[in-house]
Amino acid sequence: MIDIAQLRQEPDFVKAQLARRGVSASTMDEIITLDGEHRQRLQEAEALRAQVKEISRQVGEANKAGKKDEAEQLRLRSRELGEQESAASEVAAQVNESLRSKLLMVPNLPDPRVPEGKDETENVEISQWWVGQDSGAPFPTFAEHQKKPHWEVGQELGILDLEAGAKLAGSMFALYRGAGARLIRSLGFYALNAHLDAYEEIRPPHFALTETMMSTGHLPKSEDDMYAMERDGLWAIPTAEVPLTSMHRGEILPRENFPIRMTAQTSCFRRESGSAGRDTRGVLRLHEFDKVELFAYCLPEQAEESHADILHRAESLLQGLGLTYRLLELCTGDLGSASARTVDLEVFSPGVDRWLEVSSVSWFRDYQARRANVRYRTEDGSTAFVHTVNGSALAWARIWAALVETYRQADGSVQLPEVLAPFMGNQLTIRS
RNA sequence: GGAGGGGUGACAGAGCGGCCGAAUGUACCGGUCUUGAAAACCGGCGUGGGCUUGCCCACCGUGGGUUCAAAUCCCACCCCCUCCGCCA
Repeated sequence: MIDIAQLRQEPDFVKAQLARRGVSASTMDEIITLDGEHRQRLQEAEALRAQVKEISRQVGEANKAGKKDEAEQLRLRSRELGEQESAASEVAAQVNESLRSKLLMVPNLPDPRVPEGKDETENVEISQWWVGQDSGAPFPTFAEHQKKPHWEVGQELGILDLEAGAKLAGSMFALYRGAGARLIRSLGFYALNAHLDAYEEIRPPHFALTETMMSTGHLPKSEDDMYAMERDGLWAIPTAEVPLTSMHRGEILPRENFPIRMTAQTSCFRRESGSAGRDTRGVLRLHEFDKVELFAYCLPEQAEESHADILHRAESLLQGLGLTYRLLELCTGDLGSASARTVDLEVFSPGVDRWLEVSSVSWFRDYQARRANVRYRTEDGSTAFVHTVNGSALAWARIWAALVETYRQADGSVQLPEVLAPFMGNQLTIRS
């Protein structure tokens, strides 16, 4: 949530920043008007309530002094005011409700570094990496045998059974088997191990309360993309970001605790309602996939470093796997609504001949912390909202696809990179 | 799922219709004392909101209700503990 106090103090600045991401000035004006009305109504209601309280106190005193008549008279007066008060409160609550629902839909202010752009086609490439790049090797060329899409490689080798996935749960659900299943398990193990020097491993619930989903900004805005279990009032998490961001919801944490860094691998559930028909083959877009997430609560002055650390770790994993990738600075049109700045990592996968998004490393400033009410104690003893940063490291289904495509050999087998040897039981060759 | 007990400030723990936003203790911060520290003593010490910055309002698990007045009474729900049942 944006800071309403900032909106009051510098409405033009806030409007200008939000205009960059397509929020109209009139939307913000509506909010400003509602805020003014809310405060006015609140004052009216509170003034009445103060009177009720004062008279009630006098009723008590009169009763104590045995002044029955006076007490009775005051009682009636207070009752009357009380009725006015509840009417006024009702109005204030209604105004507050519409203010709040509008405010929850307002996206975060983009960082100045975020480039202008209408959609993902206007993201700005920051860098590329490939094996041998630092010793002058050119961008890799891929052989014919690497140009088979992973769903074909997977079927050939018997390590991916999409028909079985569809049979069990419908389209866009994958079933990995044999070495394919072991591979995806190994990837999670590989990543979690790599982060344990600085990140506490968490195994959170995969379901979350509505309140939890609100904190990250997934609700109410993206409701259609979430799986709901209405009967129990629960939502399936679309990313570990959701539970991790709410771990300390409503708490005030001591300054010296920061940064608080956590990592978790979870299944991620997404309805993909807006992308029906896209990427229907293979494992590039699934309703359920595994992902390791890196997350930090930090002080504002630590945010830059925390963001860089997550980015660096995601890159290290990709370099360890020997995959070709690039970094993109997301433009205003592609930035997630809660984010102030996001850098995406995309892996090049030769079989599908595409760059695949495998991580988004985002800095939310205090937008999520304000929703989740996570604060720290400042040096002068007051409180302030923390910053949150997070990023995937990494999304395994797409990595799985990139690996089997990139490392497919001329004889049709797949030769996995060395770093996975400890997790694959030294079985780095997958053949049918 | 059944029976019983309980959710109050950082923590422990009183209060069970009327100066209670809340006793007391611990912790914490400041001061006195001390060569220094400890102890002792004195003072301070929740969060959020509104505006006429001094005041007002809200918050005692959550949401309703009763009342002139609710932390306190009533109802529903949630969570925790103990026992029983069931289960991986």
